[in-house]
Amino acid sequence: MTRQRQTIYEAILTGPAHMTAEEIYESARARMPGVARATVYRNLSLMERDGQVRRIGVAHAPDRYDRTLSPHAHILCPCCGALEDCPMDGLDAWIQTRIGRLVLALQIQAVCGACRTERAKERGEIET
Amino acid sequence: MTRQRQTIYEAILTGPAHMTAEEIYESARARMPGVARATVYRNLSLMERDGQVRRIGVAHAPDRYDRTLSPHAHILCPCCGALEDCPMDGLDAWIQTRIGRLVLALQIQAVCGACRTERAKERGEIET
DNA sequence: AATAAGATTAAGAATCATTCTCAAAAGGAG
DNA sequence: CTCCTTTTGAGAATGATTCTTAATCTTATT
Repeated sequence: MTRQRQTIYEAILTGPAHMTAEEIYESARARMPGVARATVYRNLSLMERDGQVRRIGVAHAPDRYDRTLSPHAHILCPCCGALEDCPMDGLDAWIQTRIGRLVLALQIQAVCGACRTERAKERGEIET
Repeated sequence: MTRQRQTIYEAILTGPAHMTAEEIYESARARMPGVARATVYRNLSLMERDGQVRRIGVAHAPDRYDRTLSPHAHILCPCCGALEDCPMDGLDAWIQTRIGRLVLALQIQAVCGACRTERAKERGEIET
């Protein structure tokens, strides 16, 4: 456990949920100026391999890192990219019996509340 | 409807399901040498906007294009990247009532049969 | 504490899918 | 046919991530 890896992990624990590598890099650099971006990426990969964090792959956007290890789904807003957790509540088990395979991850695309409001405003359906 | 757009659409209709832009480009070039890669990307975007095809964003891999427009989920194998369709069977409706939002897409990560067999072989659990 | 072997780092180059740029070509209306 | 708009082709630009390499830090062994 090197000093930089410790710093990186602290950044993840104390920062907001679902940080990007770049955000983690910024936060780590604030605590330890001189850390290299590559070091952050390398350690994030190692931490994922060791089950310390979970990597959430997002198409057309940087990956996000999740410190919550218990199984849960993710809801991704296609408008703004907001990512939020969603309890499985047996959803994974239900899908597993349907497809006959273990569900490793589940990503749902749905417009978030903020973007839905924003869209309604643009259409003039709501007074700003 | 330009000649290249027609060619690109034909490539999608006659080729395998879930082609990547590069695969579509290759197929289109076989039918019409000289098409530019950028033209393929540009037209794929337009075709998505017009609801002619559906773009499936995949993290750490090129996007795939789906000619099947009826709603269905996708199962992605994290080992080999294989992508297959999965009927919704009310899964979307169930999630919608849970989260209170319209489900636009659903991506399930699960190891495919081929990779599962491969892994068992590597562990010596099956004779090759 | 000295040293050798191995792991890890910092910095920047390389990669790869995709988008952007822009001059040239094509298409369409009259 | 001619003007005007749209689309094309070719390659440069982008952006997240990985790779490369020499230098630095650890650690075990003495």
